[in-house]
This record gives sequence, C-alpha cells and structure tokens, in this order.
Amino acid sequence: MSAKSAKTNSVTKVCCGSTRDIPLSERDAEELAAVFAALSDPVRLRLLSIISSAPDGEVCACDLVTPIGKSQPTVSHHLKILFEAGLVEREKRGVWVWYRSVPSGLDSVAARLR
Amino acid sequence: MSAKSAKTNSVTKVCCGSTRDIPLSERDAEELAAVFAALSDPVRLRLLSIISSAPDGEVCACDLVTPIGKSQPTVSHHLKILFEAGLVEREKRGVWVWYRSVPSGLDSVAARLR
DNA sequence: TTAGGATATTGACAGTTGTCAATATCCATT
DNA sequence: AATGGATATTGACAACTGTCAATATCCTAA
Repeated sequence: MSAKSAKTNSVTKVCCGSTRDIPLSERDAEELAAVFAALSDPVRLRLLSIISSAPDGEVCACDLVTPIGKSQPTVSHHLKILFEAGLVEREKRGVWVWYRSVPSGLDSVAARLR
Repeated sequence: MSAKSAKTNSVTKVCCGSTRDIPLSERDAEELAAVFAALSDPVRLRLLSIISSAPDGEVCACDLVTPIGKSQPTVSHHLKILFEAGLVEREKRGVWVWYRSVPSGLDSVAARLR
C-alpha cells in the first residue's frame, strides 16, 4: 500500500497501492446481481419480451407455454423467478393467472447502469 | 389454439389460444442473457464500479485484488468474464494490465431494456 | 360435491459457476 | 541469463441452476 494522499481520496498512478472505497456496496451489489441473474436466462428474456409487448399489457400464463417450447413446470418456474425479482406482477383471475411487466423494475436496473 | 384473427396479428382475450410471434429471437435472447450473466455476480459488479469510476478512466489489475477481498486467480477470472462480455477492455503495459470500462457495452444493454 | 383443467410444487439429475491452491506465463530489472 | 513479481491458467470441489416427470393445489362448471 502506497501512493495514497493523506488528505484526500486522490491517488497517484503508481502500481500497486492505490486504494479507494468501492463505489458499489456489497449489499447493493448483491441486490443488483440478483436482478441481473433473473435476466440472465434466454427463456426468461423471451417471456419478458412477450409480456412487455402484449397489446393489453398482460398475458395469460396459458399462452406462454406453447410459444416458449418448454414444459409447463419449467415456464412456471421461470415466471416465479421473474416475479420474485420484481420484473413482473401477476393476478389470478379465476383459473387463469395474468402476468404484467413492471416497468419500474427494468427502469431502476437501467438507471443503475448509469 | 384459437381466437386468432385471420388477417392481422391481433388477438382476442380468450384463454388459452392466443399466439403471436415472440418479439425477442432465440439468438438475441441468448446474446442478451450472456451479458446479463456477466453482470449477475456481486464481485463483478463491484469490479465494474471501481473501473468505471476511476479518475483516470483506468485501473491497474494489481489495485483490484485487495479491495475486492478475493484471491488473485478469482479476480483474474472475473475480469476475464467482464472482458469477454465486452464490458471492459484491457491493455498490457509492461508487467501490469490496465482495465477500462466500455461505455457502449453498458449502453447497449441499457438500451435493450427499453 | 364431483370432475376436469390451469397453475404451482417437489424431487431428481446433469450441466454450470464461484472459489482457491498450485502452477504456468510474461516482463523488467539486475 | 537469471531473478522476482504481476497476471493468467489449470484442476478440483461445493453450490447453484435449468429441465422435466410426477404430483399437488386451486378454481369453475356441471
């Protein structure tokens, strides 16, 4: 450890010793990473794209299984992950479950990407 | 399958049978998912935050190991993943390797979030 | 109340991922 | 050329993840 000003947080360009606080805290990093993890699967991204582009703003879960081409439990599993990440919300109406995207979910992520 | 207009892509709200093209192609979904996967680890997010906020726009790899609190091979591994995802670029100068963030990398991701 | 269908959960399994110790590679200085 | 330090790679292991079959739960209609 060297090359650190005693007064400020400025550093001089000498390897290796410049230390400074990490802008992103460990807790914030874990929260952000969790959202990105929810977005890191192609099936989930395609589900999100279907839900986000729905003309009525919502899609019935029953209309997601066939186009995605995965089993019903698998689709249900992915929808749960999107839901728990705050990226979609769901409403049960009778037998069916309708999914809507949560714009603020993606917005807050996009904002944190600067 | 039912309730699909013969002429356009519009659908009527009847379960379960509305089919429409998935906006996000399988290939695009896989590409996007790969970038999100690179962002889905707290250590990598913190590395990115350090690199992105560097006053000189670049950070020596030697200054990343200690603050992150992981072993040198682990940090090297994470930097490689960020590099291969197009999120950082690197330049070897002598013994040291300097990392810079690639703004267009994050920008393109943020853009695709709408 | 019973039957049937839509959705969620469980259990199992293969593939992936984060981590570190050990080792290899690369470069400047001596 | 030899040494020492910075970075990358390898190998191993535990933990996590995506997938499906089987099953459970929940709701409506008859």
